[in-house]
Amino acid sequence: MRADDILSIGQVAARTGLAVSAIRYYEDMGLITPMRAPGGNRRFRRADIRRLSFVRIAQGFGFTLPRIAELLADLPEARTPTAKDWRVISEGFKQELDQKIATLTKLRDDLDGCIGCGCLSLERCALYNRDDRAAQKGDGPRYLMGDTSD
Amino acid sequence: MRADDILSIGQVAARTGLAVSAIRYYEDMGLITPMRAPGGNRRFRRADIRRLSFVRIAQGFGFTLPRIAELLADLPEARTPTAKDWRVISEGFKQELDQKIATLTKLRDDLDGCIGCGCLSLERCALYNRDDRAAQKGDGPRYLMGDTSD
DNA sequence: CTACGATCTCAAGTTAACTTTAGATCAAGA
DNA sequence: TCTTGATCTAAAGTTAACTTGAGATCGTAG
Repeated sequence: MRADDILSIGQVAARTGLAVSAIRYYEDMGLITPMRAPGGNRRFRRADIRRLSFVRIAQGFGFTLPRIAELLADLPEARTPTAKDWRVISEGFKQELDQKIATLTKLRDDLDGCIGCGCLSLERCALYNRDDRAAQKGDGPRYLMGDTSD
Repeated sequence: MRADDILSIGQVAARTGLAVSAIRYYEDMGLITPMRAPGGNRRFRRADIRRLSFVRIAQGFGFTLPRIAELLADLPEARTPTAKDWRVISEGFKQELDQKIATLTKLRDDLDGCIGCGCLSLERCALYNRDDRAAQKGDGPRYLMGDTSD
């Protein structure tokens, strides 16, 4: 696979694990803009495959296609962004990621804590059920999912 | 708000930020099983609110409702699980979370790297576009999204 | 040149996750 | 009791993200 590879939609599908129909749909949604062969068939550059990979990952974390399109659209293409542009533009996305990582890590750690505390049940656990007085007879960690107060 | 609070669906909606219709839908999907007042109105315990919070978070990370139902159903209720049961049951979920955290953290860090490298464009960046020889004239970090090879 | 699988477009169908609507009942204050 | 807002059920509608289907064209091995 060389740097100047240009791929057909079927090859891109095989490589990314996406369905051919999904790739065409993403084009309709403006996520990618593949080139066209003289006959009309789509031709994909590496950049397109990168974008598609990005789409898959972002999607797996609950980002919508319009939101992903925004993220991808804010990047290069029209005018060349300055370093400052880049920083400003990506800051929002980075913050969203940081936020999600924080929430998820918290959830994961809480789960670890619950497994470790030996209480045997999420429902009965002081950790899961902070304010249940019966459960608070035991001790151990006391937190879950930040404090959105439920 | 005391530990024995029992809430109406509207109060739960206000507290969780979910729509009333969504809460009813979640009940239909088996995610929660609120009690009923003599007249038929739903009555929610703290445990229900906890479950709903869990649903929101898991959903934000792309888990489907059936999958979330599995996670919630595997927990207490029928028979009392042993510590070992608990560990085995939650192991799968924990691994999914770890996996997601790893992927997302990588993505975030890659983005950091790209912002920091001064190349000004994701498309042109050696980081984003690893195998593009033109871009590799510059130096800096070289990676993105693990190596799923696109 | 001829197959024949890969693609193309456009339109309609599908699925998950809800929301909306309609008409009836509940619940709590005046 | 009366009234008024909150809930109830059941069914139909909505939206996002695709998939499927129909019929035509592309493109490459023979």
